[in-house]
Amino acid sequence: MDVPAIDEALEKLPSHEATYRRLRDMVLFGELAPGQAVTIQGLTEKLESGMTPVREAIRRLTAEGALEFQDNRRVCVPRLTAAQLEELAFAKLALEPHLTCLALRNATPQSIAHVAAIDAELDTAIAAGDVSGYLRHNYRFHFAIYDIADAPILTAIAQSLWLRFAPSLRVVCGRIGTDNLPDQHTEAVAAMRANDADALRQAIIEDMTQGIQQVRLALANGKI
Amino acid sequence: MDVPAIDEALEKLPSHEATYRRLRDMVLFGELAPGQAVTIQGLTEKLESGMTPVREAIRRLTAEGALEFQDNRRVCVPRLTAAQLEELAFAKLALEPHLTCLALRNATPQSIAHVAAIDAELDTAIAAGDVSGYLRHNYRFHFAIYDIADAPILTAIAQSLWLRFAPSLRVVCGRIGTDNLPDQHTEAVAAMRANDADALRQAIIEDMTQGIQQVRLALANGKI
DNA sequence: CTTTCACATATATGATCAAAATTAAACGGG
DNA sequence: CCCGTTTAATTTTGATCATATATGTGAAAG
Repeated sequence: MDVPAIDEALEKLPSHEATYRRLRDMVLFGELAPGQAVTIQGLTEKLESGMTPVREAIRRLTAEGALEFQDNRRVCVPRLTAAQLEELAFAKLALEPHLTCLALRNATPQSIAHVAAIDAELDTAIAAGDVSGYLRHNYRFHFAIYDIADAPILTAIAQSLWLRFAPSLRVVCGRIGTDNLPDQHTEAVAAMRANDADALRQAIIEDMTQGIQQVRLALANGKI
Repeated sequence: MDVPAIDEALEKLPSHEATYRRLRDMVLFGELAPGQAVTIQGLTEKLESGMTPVREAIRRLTAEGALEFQDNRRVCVPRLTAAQLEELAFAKLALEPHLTCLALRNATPQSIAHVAAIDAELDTAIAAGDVSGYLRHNYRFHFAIYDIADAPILTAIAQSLWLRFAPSLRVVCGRIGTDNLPDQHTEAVAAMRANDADALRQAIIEDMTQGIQQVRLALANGKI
C-alpha cells in the first residue's frame, strides 16, 4: 500500500484536476509569494497544460481565496492585511480545534500511528532546517487528522483557510528559519492516544496561535 | 446614483462573471433542488452563455460547495446528509454571530436604516407567503450586515455556508410555508440601533438555530 | 445477462477577438 | 537642453468560441 509517485498519480486524473492540484500545492508550499502575479500563459508552460484547464484551476483557487482577481482582470496571490489576518485567526481558532477533536470519534491506533509518522517526518525537516519540508509535512499532519474526522465541509473550509494563510507563513519561515516555528504536535499525538479531547484542543490552539503570532509580528513590521 | 437594473448591471461584467452570479442565485434562491443535476449544455441555453463561461462558473461554485462533482463527471446540487448538516450548523454558529457583531464597529444610522428597510421587504414577503421573496430578502438582510462588517474573508466563508444550506432550506420553506420560518430580525435591528452586541449575537443565534432546526426535522423525516 | 453500438455529455485544443500593459515617441514647461 | 507628462504604437494577456476527442450512458441485439 505504498503511495505512487506524485506525477504518476496525477497522470490518471483529468487535466483540469491535475492542474488544480499542482497550482494549489504551489500556493500551499511556497512557490508563490504574497502579491505575486500569475498569468494563464505562464502557467500553461510551467504546468504543461492547456489554457482551459489552467483557467478552470484558477477559478477554483480564486473561489477558495488562494488567488485573487485584480480590478484589471489579472490574477495574483493575495497579500494579507492586518485586518484580514485577524479574520483568519478567528476562523482558524473557531473551526480547526473543533475539527481536530472530531477526529477522536473515528481514530484508531492505526490512524493515530499514521499521524505520528508524519510528525516524525516533520521533526526531521525541522532539524534539517528544511523550510519547504516543514510546510509540506505540517500541512499533511493537520489534514491527516481532518481526514480521520471525516467532516468534508469543515475540512473544505479549513483548506481554504490554509490556502489563504500559507503564502504569508512561507515568508515568515524563510525569515526566522524552522527553529522558532510552532510544533505542539507531539502533545497533540499524545492527547489523541489518550483520547483526551481537552488536551488535544489545547495543543492545537497553541500550535495555531504560535503560527498566527509569527505572521502577526512580521506583518506589523512590514516584512510581508 | 441610482442602482441599475440587474440585467443591465450584468451586461457590463465579463460573461463568466455574469454567468457565475446567475447560477449562484439559482442555487441560493431555489431554482435548483438538492440532488438536481445540471449539464453544461443545459446551462448555456438557460443562461444564454457560451460553454467556457459556464464551465468556469461551475468550477467556482463547486469550489464553494454549491455544486458537486459526481464520480462520473456529472455535476449536481449536493444533497445534505445529517452529519453534513451538523457540520454546517457548527460552522454557521461559530462564525456568523461573530461576523454580525463585527458590523457594530462600522454601523451608522444610515447603514442600519438600510438593513431595516430590507427587513421590511422581508416582512412583506412573509405576509404574502412569498417563499422566493423570503429566501431572497433573508439573504439580503444578513449579507447587508456582513457588508457593514467589512470582513471579506469571513463573508466569503459565510457565502459558502449559505450556498450549501440554501437548497435544503428552500425545500423546507416550500413545505411549511413562510409562517413558521425564523425571523429574529426585528430584535437584531433593535440591538444594532442600541449598539448592544450581546443582544445582537443572541438574536442571530436564535435566527440561525430556528432555520437549522427546521431543516434538521425535515431531514430526519426523509423529506429532503 | 452480456456485449455492442449509437448517442449524449464532458474534456481539451487552438484560433480569434478584445482589452490592458508596456514601450516608444512626441510634446511642452522649466 | 533636460525632464516629466502625455499620446500613440506594439505586445502581452485575457475572454470567448468552434471544434475535435474522449468518456460514460442507455438501448438494442445476441
